[in-house]
Amino acid sequence: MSSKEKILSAAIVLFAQKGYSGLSMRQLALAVNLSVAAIYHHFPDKNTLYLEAVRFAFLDKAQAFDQVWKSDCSAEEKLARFIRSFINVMLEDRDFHRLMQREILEADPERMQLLAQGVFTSQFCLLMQLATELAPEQDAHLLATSVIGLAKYYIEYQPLLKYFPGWKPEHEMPEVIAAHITTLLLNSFKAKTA
Amino acid sequence: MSSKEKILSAAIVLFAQKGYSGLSMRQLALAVNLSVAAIYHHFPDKNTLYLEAVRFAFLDKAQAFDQVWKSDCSAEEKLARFIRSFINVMLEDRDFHRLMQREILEADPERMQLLAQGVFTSQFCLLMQLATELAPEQDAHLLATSVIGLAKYYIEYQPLLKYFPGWKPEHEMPEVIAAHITTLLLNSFKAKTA
DNA sequence: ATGACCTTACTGAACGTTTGTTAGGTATCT
DNA sequence: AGATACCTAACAAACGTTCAGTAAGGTCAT
Repeated sequence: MSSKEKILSAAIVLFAQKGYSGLSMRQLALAVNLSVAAIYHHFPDKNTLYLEAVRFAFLDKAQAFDQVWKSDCSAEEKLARFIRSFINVMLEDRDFHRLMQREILEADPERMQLLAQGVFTSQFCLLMQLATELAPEQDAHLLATSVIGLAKYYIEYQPLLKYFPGWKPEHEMPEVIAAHITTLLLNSFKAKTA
Repeated sequence: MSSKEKILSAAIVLFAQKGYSGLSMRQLALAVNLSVAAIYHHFPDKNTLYLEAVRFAFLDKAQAFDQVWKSDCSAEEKLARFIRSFINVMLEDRDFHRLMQREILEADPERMQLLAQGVFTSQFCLLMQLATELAPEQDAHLLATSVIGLAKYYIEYQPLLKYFPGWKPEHEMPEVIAAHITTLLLNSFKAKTA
């Protein structure tokens, strides 16, 4: 792994943990065993480094779901698989997930647009297509948002949820969460068409 | 309004916008037209000020939903009203919402526990009770989480969602979002009991 | 093969600015 | 006289960034 890649990987983790202004160039340099000036040799300034780190992190995430869309099974099964994959990816790579949370919180409209169009649009479209198949008479955009919203909330608020009464350890298991969300959605679709 | 309250209100807005390390004591002092030392007269250090600002922001939010729970109507209607209130409160006070996002992202387990038990537990319990009424055979904790998750995602990701294809201006209207979420959930409950 | 030369990847030390925090002093009110 | 609410000015430390220099490796004419 080249020095530049090493810097970017470390930056992803540390920016996700501490935020943009919470991480100093000296801390990052220490983490990758380089001098501060060495980082400035690879990146013109802190802001560019941050942007490149975000881009680097988001680059290969979209491919994780491709096998879900390629598989030829029923729409119901596809939805179930997508939810499972989504939760798995997000739980596996928490640094990526935190960085994404940070971007949603702090990015300006321009960066937001870049994020949407560059990374997530294709996934969102496929999900909307699936939604139309499952519940043709409903708004696909709203439905797709609901699917992701349900899944994301369980991951994002996991550290808070465990302090609420009624919490059980199984509520942190990907399969349990995915199963609950899937049946919730599929039940809703069934009721609508009935 | 006393100087201390003025400092806290400004701190809520500015911490929500820039984050803990993104806001300097000088910037805050400038915003409230006081010297830096004046802030230190009211608060021992930056960290304590931040904690008190968070506490101050969360203090009166819980009361906003009380009228929902007190009203005597059907469980279905209560769910609809809670979702409406929740979305309205979060959309109205975006600073509060951003601060909450920040806390979920950055707080240590101890602060997380404080946040859960001190502010949200009572609301969550009432929601779980309602969930049990509507769908007795399902896990109340998972259901209550789903309700909040659906509502929160629409607010949190509003700046991103508008860049996805299929977006319409009405997707940002509280009534539309609330109606969609409510029917989604109620349909699901109906299917289960049928 | 060799010395001259360029590029690449880095280092240590310093630049000026901003940071959180404090010391010491001054009005105002009880 | 003492407490309260504030000020200016300063502190050391940390900040992003830059500059001058070095060691290594490849390229080229001689």
